[in-house]
Amino acid sequence: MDNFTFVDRPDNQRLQLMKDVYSELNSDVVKLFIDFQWTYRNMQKQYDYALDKNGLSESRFIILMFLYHAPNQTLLPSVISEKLGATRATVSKLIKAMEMKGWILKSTSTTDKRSLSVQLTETGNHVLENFLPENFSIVNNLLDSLSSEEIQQLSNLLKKINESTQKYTQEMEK
Amino acid sequence: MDNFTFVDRPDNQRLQLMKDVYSELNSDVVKLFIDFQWTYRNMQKQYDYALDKNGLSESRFIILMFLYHAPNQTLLPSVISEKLGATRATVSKLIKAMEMKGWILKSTSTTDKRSLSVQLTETGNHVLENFLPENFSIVNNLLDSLSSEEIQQLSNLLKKINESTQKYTQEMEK
DNA sequence: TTATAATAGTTAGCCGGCTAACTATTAAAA
DNA sequence: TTTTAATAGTTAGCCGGCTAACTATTATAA
Repeated sequence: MDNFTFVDRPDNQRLQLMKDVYSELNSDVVKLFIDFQWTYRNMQKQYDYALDKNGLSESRFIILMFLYHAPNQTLLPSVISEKLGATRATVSKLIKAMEMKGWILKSTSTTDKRSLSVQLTETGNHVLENFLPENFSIVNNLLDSLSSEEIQQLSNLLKKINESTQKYTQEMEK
Repeated sequence: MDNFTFVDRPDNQRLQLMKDVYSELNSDVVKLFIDFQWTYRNMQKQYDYALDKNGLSESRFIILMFLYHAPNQTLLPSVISEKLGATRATVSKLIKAMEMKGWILKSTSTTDKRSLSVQLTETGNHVLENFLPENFSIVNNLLDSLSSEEIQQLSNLLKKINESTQKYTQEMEK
C-alpha cells in the first residue's frame, strides 16, 4: 500500500513566495496537510515493513481477520470486497494469491453455482495468530509518544477532519 | 496513490474480544491507529480525485512543482528521484509519461553523456498554474473544520507521532 | 416459457510503487 | 594506461489498486 514520501517538502519561505501569487493559499493549512501526509506515510511504511516480514500485506492481513471472525471462518468474495472497500477484481487477485500460499480454500457453492466459498485454513490461522501479537506491539510503538489525553485529543481532531472531508465529498457529488 | 479504505473496521466490542486473548492489545491505541488511517485515506481519496480530474497524480504534480521552482526550470532525473523520495525506476516511468503529454522536455547533457536534462515546457507550466488555485482551495476545504488553535494542536501531535515512528524505525535498523 | 436483467466472479490491461539486472559513461586505482 | 568502481538512466517483472469487458448462472418480466 505504499506510497512514496516526498522528501523535499516546501518550507515556510517557499510557501510565502507562492502566497504572493496565490492569495487564497493558507500557509498553515497547506503545511498541516503536508505534515499529515508525511506522518501517515512514515508510519505506514514501518507498518507495511512489519507486515512484509511476515509475508503479509495490509489487505491480506485484513482479509485473514475478516475470515477469522466469520461464521465457520468462511466468506464470499463479494462480502470480502464490500468489507474491505476494494473492488471484486482486486479481491479476486488477492484471494488467488492467498490460495496459492495455502492460507485459504476456495470451493464453489452447491446452491448457487455463481458463488464461491472462501474458508480460512489451519495454515492461514497460524500465519494470523503468529502476527497478531507483533501487530499490537508495533501499533503501540508507533504511537508510543502520545499520552492518553493526547490520544483523546487526536481522536477528536481526526473526527473533525472526517467531517470536513465528508462535507467536501458531498458537495463534489452534487 | 490510492489505497482502499477498509470499511468493516473493528468496533470496541470486537477489540475487547481480541484483548481477552491478546493482553498486550491497547484498544484505544489500536482504534486511534485505524482512525488515523481511515481519516488520511478518505482525505487523500478526495485529493487524488481532484488531481485526476486535471490529468494529474500527486507525484506528477510534485514533479511539476519541483521543476517550476528549479533554476532554468530544469532538473536531473536523479535529483527528482531524491527530492520525491521515490526510486529512479519510478521516476523514469513518470518522466516518460510526462514527456508523452508534452509537459517536459528531455535532452542529454553534452558534458556528461550519462546525464539527462528534464525541463518544464510551456504546456507543463500551464497545467500546473491551472491546477494550483484549485489545489489550495481543496486543501482548505478538506481541513475546513479546524480552528487555528486546532491546527496548532494537530501539528504538535503529528510531530510527536513522527518522533515515536522515528524511534521505532531506528530500533528496527539496529 | 422464454427473453431480459441482475448478480458472482474472472480476466485483460493501465497505473505507480518496488527490486534486480542491464547498458553506457565517467572516475578512480593499480 | 589500463582495469576496476561508481554513477546515470532504463527495462523487465512483481504487487495491489483500478475500470471495463467478459462468462456463467440465477431471477424477473413479458
